Amino acid sequence: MYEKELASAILTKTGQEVESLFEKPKDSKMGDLALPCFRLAKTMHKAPQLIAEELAPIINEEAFVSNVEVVNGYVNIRFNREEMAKIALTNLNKENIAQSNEGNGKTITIDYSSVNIAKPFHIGHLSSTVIGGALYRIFKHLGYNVVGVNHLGDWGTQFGKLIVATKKWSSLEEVQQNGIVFLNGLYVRFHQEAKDHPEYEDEARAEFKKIEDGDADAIKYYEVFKKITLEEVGKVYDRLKIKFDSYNGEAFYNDKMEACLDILKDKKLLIESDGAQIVDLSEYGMPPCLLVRSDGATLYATRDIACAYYRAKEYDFYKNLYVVAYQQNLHFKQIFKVLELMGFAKYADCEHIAFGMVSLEDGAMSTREGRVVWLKDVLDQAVEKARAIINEKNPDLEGKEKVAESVGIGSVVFSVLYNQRIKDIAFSYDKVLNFDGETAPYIQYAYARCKSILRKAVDIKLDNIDASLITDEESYDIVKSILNFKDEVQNAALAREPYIVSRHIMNLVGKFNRFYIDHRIIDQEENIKKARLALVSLTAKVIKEGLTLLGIDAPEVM
RNA sequence: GAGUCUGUAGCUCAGCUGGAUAGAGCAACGGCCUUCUAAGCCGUGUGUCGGGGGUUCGAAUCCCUUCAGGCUCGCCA
Repeated sequence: MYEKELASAILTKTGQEVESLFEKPKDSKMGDLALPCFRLAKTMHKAPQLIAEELAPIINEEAFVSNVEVVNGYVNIRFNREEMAKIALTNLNKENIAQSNEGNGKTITIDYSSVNIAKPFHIGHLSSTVIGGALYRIFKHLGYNVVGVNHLGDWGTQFGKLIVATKKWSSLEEVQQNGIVFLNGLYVRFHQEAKDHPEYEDEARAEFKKIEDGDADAIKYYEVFKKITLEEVGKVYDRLKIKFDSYNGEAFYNDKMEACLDILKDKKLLIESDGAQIVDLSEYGMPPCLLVRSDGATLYATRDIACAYYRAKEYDFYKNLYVVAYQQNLHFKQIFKVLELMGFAKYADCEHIAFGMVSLEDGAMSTREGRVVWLKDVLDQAVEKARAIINEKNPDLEGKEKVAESVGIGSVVFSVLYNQRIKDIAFSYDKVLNFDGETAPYIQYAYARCKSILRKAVDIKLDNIDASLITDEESYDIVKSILNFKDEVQNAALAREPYIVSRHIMNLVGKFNRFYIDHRIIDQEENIKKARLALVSLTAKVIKEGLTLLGIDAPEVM
């Protein structure tokens, strides 16, 4: 905060361009902001300490600076706490603190979650879903027009396998009755039995061919599989507060690939190799991008290229983001390069938002082998744990069930959004079900505390607040955190990293808890009470806004 | 083999567009509930920032190299 103002003050007074020194504001241990003078010293051929001594008085003149200190070539700047508190207090009547219109209505498409039809939600799907959901809300908060796309995996030979399995060992009626986990069981069984009966694979291919050819019976199976999947998965999305604006999946692009292939042919980019059609990318240090199989079938990459064209035309996107695991790094590098070669104008606005893998503690997951952890089970267990804690600590709590749901699910979601996307996750129930320390319940608990205090003082009007009463260490720490919130949300958007928001709220909550322990609030003299209540109110506001961006509930009580 | 990502405390991770004494949480041990919610707060840390070079007044951060692990590398998605 205020780095730019300081830089321009220095510039006007000395003609020294120092803005670059403020690009990365550092919390100083000896003040609020540290200005290192080493780089400046170099360009001016002077000792850092001397530069610092020259700059100090200029900085000190600024109204929002309370004092400066020169140590070892640094100017340590202390801001005027009352001034800062006043600025923070102006947020009291705002609906949201970090909301802005910097996006100016520009459209961002985000491709996330992208579940496969006929496969239940397992924890491997959680990252894309939750990271995508958070980015969706963050961009929306910043004034972008966001289009969330669930690029359904609704095409491919797995449908043939499912039809074969259903016909052999079950029936469409039974599948409809028992739902998706049952259906997945059939899928697993197919892979087991196909080991001894390789002919099943041929039958599966034949069944899928029927779907492609529009065979009514095969389509009936296909539609049922799709319907029960979306129903089941929709329940999970509701619990996770995830929404989509489009469910255009792979099947949607079936009739849109030909045009792209024509462009490639026109540009002489598509060449034949071993019977397949490829785009040679050796010039760019990449293996070729295969677009048409030797049997004439199209591939994943073909669909993704058609998809980029479609999104550009349909949405005129400013950015087109794909929240997909890092296993597909090369795939996206390839298709973005092919798009560029094709002359697709917005190739540079397509971005792969990669994230790490989820594995089990004893190795990788495998849907085919049935080695999976279903997301529903994880959510249920987390909610159950929350319920147990409530029954133990606050058995008379009203709306227990709803609070348990918020806390349990919030905890699972937060565990994904607390670290950088790229980190792998070794799933463990112990970790996800830990509600102490850096977790969602820790934040939610602080929020409930804030609300509890505010409820006890509903009759107090928060106006004419004396900002000088919230300048003690603990209060001022909170003030700074509130003032930085907006920047951090912007940083999160820029880096496409929700964890930046998570960490910031976590940080604020730590400060609030210290404040709460050290200072009494409602049994204080009127003016102190008002000032502290205002601070509590602002803290609650930031926590709520932050959690909302992450897709986590903030219960009023717990 | 090539490309790419990751490597920071016992564990999980921040810090990485170079800056002062490298920080949290978990686990462990010890304190704090007659006052606003103890899902909380306070205290206790001998860390080769994987190793080695280099650039720099200054490197966890940048460059090179090396080691370990993950992922990917034409007819799956």
